[in-house]
Amino acid sequence: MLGTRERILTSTGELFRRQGYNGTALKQVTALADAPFGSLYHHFPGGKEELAEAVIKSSGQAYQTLFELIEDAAVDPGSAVTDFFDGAAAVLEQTGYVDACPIGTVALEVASTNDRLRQATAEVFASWVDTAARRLASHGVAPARSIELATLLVAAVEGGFMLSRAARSPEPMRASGRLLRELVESELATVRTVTTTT
Amino acid sequence: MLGTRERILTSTGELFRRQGYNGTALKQVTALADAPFGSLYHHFPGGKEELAEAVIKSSGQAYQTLFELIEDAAVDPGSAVTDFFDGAAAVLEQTGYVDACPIGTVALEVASTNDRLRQATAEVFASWVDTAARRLASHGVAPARSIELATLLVAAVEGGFMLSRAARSPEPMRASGRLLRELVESELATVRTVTTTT
DNA sequence: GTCTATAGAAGGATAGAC
DNA sequence: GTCTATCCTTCTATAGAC
Repeated sequence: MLGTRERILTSTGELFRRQGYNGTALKQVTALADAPFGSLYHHFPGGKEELAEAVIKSSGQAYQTLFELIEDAAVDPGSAVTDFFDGAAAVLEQTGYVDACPIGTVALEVASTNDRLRQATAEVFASWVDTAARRLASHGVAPARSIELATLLVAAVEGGFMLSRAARSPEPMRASGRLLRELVESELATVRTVTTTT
Repeated sequence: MLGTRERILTSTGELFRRQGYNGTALKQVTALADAPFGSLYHHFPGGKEELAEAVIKSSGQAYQTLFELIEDAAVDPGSAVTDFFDGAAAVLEQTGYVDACPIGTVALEVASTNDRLRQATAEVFASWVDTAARRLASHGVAPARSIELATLLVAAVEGGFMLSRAARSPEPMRASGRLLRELVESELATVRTVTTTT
């Protein structure tokens, strides 16, 4: 049995994924976490905002770990891309298009309304981009170019979640992954060519 | 002076862009539209849901028109891509990262909570993808391939809005546009090569 | 048909018993 | 420090005056 604080965090993350920040009531959170309502304010004295910040940071970290695991398991960066996009598409299908990114919806909701939470989402995105960019750079892609590619990868994942959930189809997510794999592979081919030529 | 119904529609769209569906109160809408509260229910008897559906459809149409104008003005499909992404980035900068896509936030919020609105957003996205795909197809890209590319373009725009608003920087949107321009241009180069060769 | 006042429900937050 | 009962605000929606 996990601690109450942990259960509140994971329950909030789950609800944020499907309903967003404003759509999630704290009573719903404690009900799902099977915790008394008061314990939420015991563990998060700052209320909904503090809870949300903690959820953004912890689930941002969780996704980053997941991404690293997939990348480590893949034979090359190109297949890591499709592994990740296809994996996200499969999860969407299996969960009735409910189980998406816990950051995305919240990020759009708070971007112009809550600067503390906006900054928390920005740090998560930056960390994801940084992780992906380092991987690309380790395969010889120039640093600035790696950041551009990594940014597009993260943006396309988030957009893929949006389109796939709206259409209730895995295709937008999968199609994005296929094309971005091509882009990454042609980039790596360029690197190899340049390296060989030089 | 526009009609009351029109003012309510545009005000709601404006608020949806920066606050989303759940974050926008109907009193806020009527205040911004300078309309008495009751007139909202006169023009939209179905309340918030009916209003939201109308906003999704009308602003979806408006964005499609904007996209077509940019495409018509561009010298080639590649520059149309960067024109669009750079234009979106410029609007974000000029408006303090407030004036983004009126559909995106709402789409994520309602995807698992309101099937009528989910379907409305899905139709808008499908219509955007269809428009972009037709343009690509008219330049010789195979139909299925055109749909894939168009899907990625729309997904990347939405993801670009998300990352740029979170970071309060135009770079994610611009970087995505630069890379996708390359992708589109290399696709068109392939088409020309194949056409020439055949 | 335009507008105000209010109903009824749900939200976040807190006080205080144990 | 765990939990319940309640406060106050805000939301959507409606009733009804004009």
